[in-house]
Amino acid sequence: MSAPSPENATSGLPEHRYTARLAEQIETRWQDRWETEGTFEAPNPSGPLAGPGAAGRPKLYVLDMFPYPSGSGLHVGHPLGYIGTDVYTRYKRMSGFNVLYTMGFDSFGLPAEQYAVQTGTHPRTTTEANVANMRRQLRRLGLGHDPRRSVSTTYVDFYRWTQWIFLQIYNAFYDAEQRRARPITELVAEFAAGTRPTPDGRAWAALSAAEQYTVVDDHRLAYLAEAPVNWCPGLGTVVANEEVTADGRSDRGNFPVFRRTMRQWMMRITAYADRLLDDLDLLDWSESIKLMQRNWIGRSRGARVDFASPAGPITVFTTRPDTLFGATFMVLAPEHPLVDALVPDAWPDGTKAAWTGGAATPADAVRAYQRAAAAKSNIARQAADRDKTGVFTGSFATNPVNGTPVPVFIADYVLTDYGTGAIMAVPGEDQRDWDFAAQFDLPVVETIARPEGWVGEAFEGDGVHVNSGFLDGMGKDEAIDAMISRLEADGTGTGTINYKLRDWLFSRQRYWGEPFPIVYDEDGIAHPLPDGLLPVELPDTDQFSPRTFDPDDEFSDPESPLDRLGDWVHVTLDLGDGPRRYRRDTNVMPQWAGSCWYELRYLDPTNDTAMVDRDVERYWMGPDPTRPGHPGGADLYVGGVEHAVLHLLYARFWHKVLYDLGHVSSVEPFHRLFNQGYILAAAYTDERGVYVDAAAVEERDGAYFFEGRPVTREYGKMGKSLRNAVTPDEMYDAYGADTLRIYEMSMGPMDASRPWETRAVPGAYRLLQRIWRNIVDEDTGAITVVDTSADAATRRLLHRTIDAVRTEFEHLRFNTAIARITELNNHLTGIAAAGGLPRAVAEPLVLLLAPLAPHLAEELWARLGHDASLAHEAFPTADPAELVEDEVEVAVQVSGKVRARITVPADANAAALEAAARADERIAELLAAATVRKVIAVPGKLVNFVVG
RNA sequence: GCCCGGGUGGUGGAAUGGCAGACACGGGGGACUCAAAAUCCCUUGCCGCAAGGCGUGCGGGUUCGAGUCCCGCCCCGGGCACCA
Repeated sequence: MSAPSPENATSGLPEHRYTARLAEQIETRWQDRWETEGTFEAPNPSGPLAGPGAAGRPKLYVLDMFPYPSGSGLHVGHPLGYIGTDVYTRYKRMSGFNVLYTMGFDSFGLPAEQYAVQTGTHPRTTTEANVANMRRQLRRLGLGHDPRRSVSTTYVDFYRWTQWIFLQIYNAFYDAEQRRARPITELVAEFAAGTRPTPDGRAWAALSAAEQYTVVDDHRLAYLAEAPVNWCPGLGTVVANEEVTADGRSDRGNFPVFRRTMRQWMMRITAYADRLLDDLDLLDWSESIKLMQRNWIGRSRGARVDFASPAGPITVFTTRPDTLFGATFMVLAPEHPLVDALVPDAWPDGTKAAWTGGAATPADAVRAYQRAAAAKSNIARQAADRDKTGVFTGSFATNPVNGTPVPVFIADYVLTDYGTGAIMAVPGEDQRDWDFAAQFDLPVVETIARPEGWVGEAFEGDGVHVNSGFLDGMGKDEAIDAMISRLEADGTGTGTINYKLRDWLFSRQRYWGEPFPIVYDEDGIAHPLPDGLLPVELPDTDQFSPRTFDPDDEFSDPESPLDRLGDWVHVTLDLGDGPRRYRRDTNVMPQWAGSCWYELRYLDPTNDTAMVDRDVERYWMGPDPTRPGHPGGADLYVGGVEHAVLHLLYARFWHKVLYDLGHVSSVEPFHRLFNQGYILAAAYTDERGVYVDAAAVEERDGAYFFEGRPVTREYGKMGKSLRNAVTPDEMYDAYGADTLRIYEMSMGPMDASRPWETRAVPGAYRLLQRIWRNIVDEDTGAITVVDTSADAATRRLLHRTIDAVRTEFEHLRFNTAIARITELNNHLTGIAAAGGLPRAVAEPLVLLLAPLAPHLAEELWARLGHDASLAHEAFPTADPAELVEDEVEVAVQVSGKVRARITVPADANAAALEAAARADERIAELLAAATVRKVIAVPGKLVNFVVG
């Protein structure tokens, strides 16, 4: 048992008071013991991590979102979700579940690389130090992780499998008919056997090797393509859309960003758009997150329509084929491939001056406009409420339903990578087209009758069709169907479905990421490396920066750090046709890669023959056969809403590919998702608007001062930039980890954001001190429990509390669970002071507390005479007999206002209730002076006399 | 602009259509102490001496009864945003 706290001995406090120092001793001692005894190791059903206890009890897989090991360490906002999952898993473990709960690190990524560029410190050094620090901070918090399962994406034995999965995706194609991915070898076999026609109808054998290669490549789920990217010469890399600011500059460094096409790795996530959308219905996620994913995928039904033109048919996508009679012009994205072919030598006669952009020839006008568009980022181009710009190509196309010639423009309000990159413009029924038409003096044909009193411009609603030939008189939906039928009959269009979701740009020209397991031969043909040549280890270097360029040099080309490592890049390999020279792919994968599958590696982290053993995966994540339609996946996934779209969509996509290829049994990776709130904190700005150290701000009479000068308060996410971070280390030092845990859990419901208030932490501290004091003598350290039985009222309160706490834990409502435990303990304080707590009350109290404040609970449990950890002790169960109340207090209302409270037998019926209410002196008085029109008596609730 | 959340004491929050404000922070008062800290007790939505009245963003409605359900506003937070 513990020695008296040395601090207590010199401070005049009772020697065995629960102070921060004593808490620290207790906490670190139990953390050591949990680790030594392997308390939280969860057995697998088979394999190296097998152990007794996997069979014969239910399993539970609880997951926190994969953290990035930040250099500045944790602040108290980070562990909010971790504490929640720890409480929940401890509760479920005590309820008999085999619980898998661990944490690894998403440790590739930009900050360590940027730090390396600035200081020359290898990212591995920085990353490992950060991981070590984060492990220390988390261990000190007492999280019940299985330490054997902690992984890190930067470890070779992890990213070996990231590369392996990449190859699975690369070597697969999407069979649209079967709606699933299949091995690419099966595609080749079908082409060869003639059961699947080649794109141009020739026999497979008639195609050259290069042609075969191209055909196959066009089907791969991971493929190289010329893709529009955000090229940032100042940083030497392409950046993601979300890394570009609204004014078209890089988030980091504030360099210009250019739109251009480059050869990049892409993931064909669009092939899975339907399943990613439809399977949302199988998931226990909040509707708001599902909605965000639905909007992101953006499925819309419409038609593709061909317009004949001098450059051949131009295909447009429209959701409103019913308005085709109102299509008075066409607009192509500036980058559309047919633009060059459309441009004639001279402006046609009668071309309006406004259409030419002031240029002498169409070619000049188009080229100038294309150049201007390229200089704008996607974001800047899409800034709404901008005036419409564009130029006439000089050509006309033909409206297929009425043969009318329509001028073809290019304009940047049409996006290259949505639909077909070309639109039919219907100014009468589309406001954007109306705006363009107004700008360029183009005709407007109204094809839907305006409602009475309509004063707007374009009318985008439903109504009766006019000026629309065979559609006249029809409503919108009917007309859409009729038009699609007509187009399909005429061979000028087809009904189709389109998505906002784009294929995923998967390569980065950086250093600190997973290398691609791809090499190129002398002809530039890509070859996947066989499994035997994995891993492709990230080579060492001291040059971490990509080559950077003049920030304004739009036409420079990226050169990644790996490009410079000639010895690594150029290799001789035998890929089956003898040793040959190859050049390695020098891109690295984006940070998302590791987090797309880490939840699978937790299951079987030491497996060196498979990413995860199939039986092990089926045990932890397989569909529940007792629940029809259950997709499998982790039982609970907790994390911030900021990953609502990208991470959660990418991970679902990878998981589905692995499912299709037979590597996992679950259809979805995360069955239940819970979004925790953030911890906010007050931040203060001085008169210049500069943030000052929030810890040094003083409050006087509702105003705030920093070094004597007034400052302004605001609230924001805790962090370095607002200078308002509070670290768990500070809290461990001042109160101990259990207090921090209780405080964070008591602040409010898990899914709500709430402001941190350091001065409120002692409330949690005092609760733990009072519980301690109710069981331990502060002067002697001896246990004060007695073996007498508890009085009836205490027993009832205890069992009501057990019942309530169980319910609250099940629903992740830890704040109200703590309130109930507090109420119980407040009641027990008098009993403890008057002669000691009955053991029959003290022990359940300790077990109730155990998930929330595990160290303190373990210590009390041990002092109460138990040798084993309580981590696997049965959680208390309420005795139904103790939950039955003899008497209840009900309110008596007169016309809805509470005028009295009466105590009646719990089983009193309505008549008895009314009689008891009428017997109340005050009520009798009030009723004597009025006429009772109606009596509502709800047994157990209230009586309401309606008087009038 | 469109789509989601959410507005309850000085503060964080609690309330299957049935006693609004559990629990905690902060405040006030008291006990103990030479004093302070710690601890314990009482008190604390607002107005009012009291009786009582008023109170869940605002305005209406349904109901015996509304924080909770319905309609219309206002404000705050988030997502998407020229997606044809």
